[in-house]
Amino acid sequence: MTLILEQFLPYRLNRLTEALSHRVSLAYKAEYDLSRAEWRAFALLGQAQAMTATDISYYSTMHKTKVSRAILTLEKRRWVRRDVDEKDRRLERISLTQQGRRAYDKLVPMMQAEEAKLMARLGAENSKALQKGLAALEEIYLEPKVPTETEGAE
Amino acid sequence: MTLILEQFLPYRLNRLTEALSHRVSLAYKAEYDLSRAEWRAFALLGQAQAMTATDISYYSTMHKTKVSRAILTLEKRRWVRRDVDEKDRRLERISLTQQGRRAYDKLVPMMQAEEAKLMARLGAENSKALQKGLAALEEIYLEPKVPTETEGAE
DNA sequence: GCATATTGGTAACATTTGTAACAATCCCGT
DNA sequence: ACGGGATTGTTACAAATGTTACCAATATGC
Repeated sequence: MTLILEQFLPYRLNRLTEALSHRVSLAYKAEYDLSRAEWRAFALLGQAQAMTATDISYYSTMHKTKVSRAILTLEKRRWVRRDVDEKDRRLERISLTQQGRRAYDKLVPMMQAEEAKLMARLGAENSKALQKGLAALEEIYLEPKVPTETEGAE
Repeated sequence: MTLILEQFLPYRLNRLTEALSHRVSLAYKAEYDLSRAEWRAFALLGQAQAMTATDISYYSTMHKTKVSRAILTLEKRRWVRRDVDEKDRRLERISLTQQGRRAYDKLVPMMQAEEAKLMARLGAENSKALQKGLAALEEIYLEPKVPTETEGAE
C-alpha cells in the first residue's frame, strides 16, 4: 500500500507553487524588498480600487494578523492608505497611494514578462490544458464567496 | 496597468494549494494529530524505503530545520527510526518502523479516497487536461534532481 | 431603547520557523 | 597523511506567525 506522491495532487501543487512563488519573488524582492505577504496584499490592492483587510485575507489565503501587519508595513512606505468607511465605521477601506501605484506600475510588467516567458516555454497546447484543468479545480474548491462573509474554516 | 490575479499562475496555484492542503489535512489531523510538516515527511518515507533528511527537505520543499524537527517528532512516536549510513557516517537513513507502517497503511486509503472523490468531480476530461498541464509545468520548474543513491532500493 | 451578540481590526503572548553558527564526517589535491 | 573545503544534520537565538484576548462599532433580539 503506497501513496504515489508524484501523482498526488496536493503534493504536486505544493511543489509547483513553491517553485513558482520563489521564482517570482526574486523580482519583487530584488526591486523593492517586499515580503511575500506584502506583495500579495499589494497585488490585490493594485487590482481592486479598495479592499478591506478581511477581503485581502480571504483572497490571499493569509491569516488576518499577517495581513494586518503587511498593510501596516505598506502604509509606512506610503504605498497604501486607509479610509474609514463612513457607512460602517468598523471597516477600513485600503487603497494604493499615488506612490504605491507608481511602484505597482513598475512591478507589474516584470511579473507579466515572467508569466509570458513561462507560457512560451509551456507551449500553446500545454498552456491551454493547464488553464482548463485549473479552472475546473477552482470551480470545485474555490467557489467564489462573497468577501464580506465570515471565514468559515471549511 | 493591472495584473489580473485570477489569471496569474502563482496566485492561482497558491490558492488551490492552500485549499487542497487544508482539505486533506483534516484527515491526518483528526486521525493522528499530525502537523503538515510531519505528514509530508511521513508520506515521503512511506513511499521510499529510506531517505535522508536532505532528501526529504528537497522533495517536500521544506526547510531543513523544519524537517529535522518533524523527524524528531515522528521518531518520538516511534513511527520512524534512523540508521547511520556505515559508508558515509554523516548520513542518517530514515525509515518507517512497523508501527509507522501500520499508521501509514491506515492513512493512505483515506487520502486516496479524497483524491478519487476529487477526480470524479472533475470529470475525465478536465482531469486529463490538468494532468497534462501540471506535467508540463513540472518539467519546466522541477527539473528532476538526481535522487541520491540513498533512495534506490539497495 | 437597552442588553447582548457579532464583526473588523489590533495587540499581547506563546509557538513555530528560519538564519547563522557548530560539530562531525568526507573529499580531494598535494 | 594532511589541510582546506564541502556536506549532513542539529542547536541557539532572532524573526515571523498564529491563538487568544481585546476594543470599538454595528447588528440583533426582546
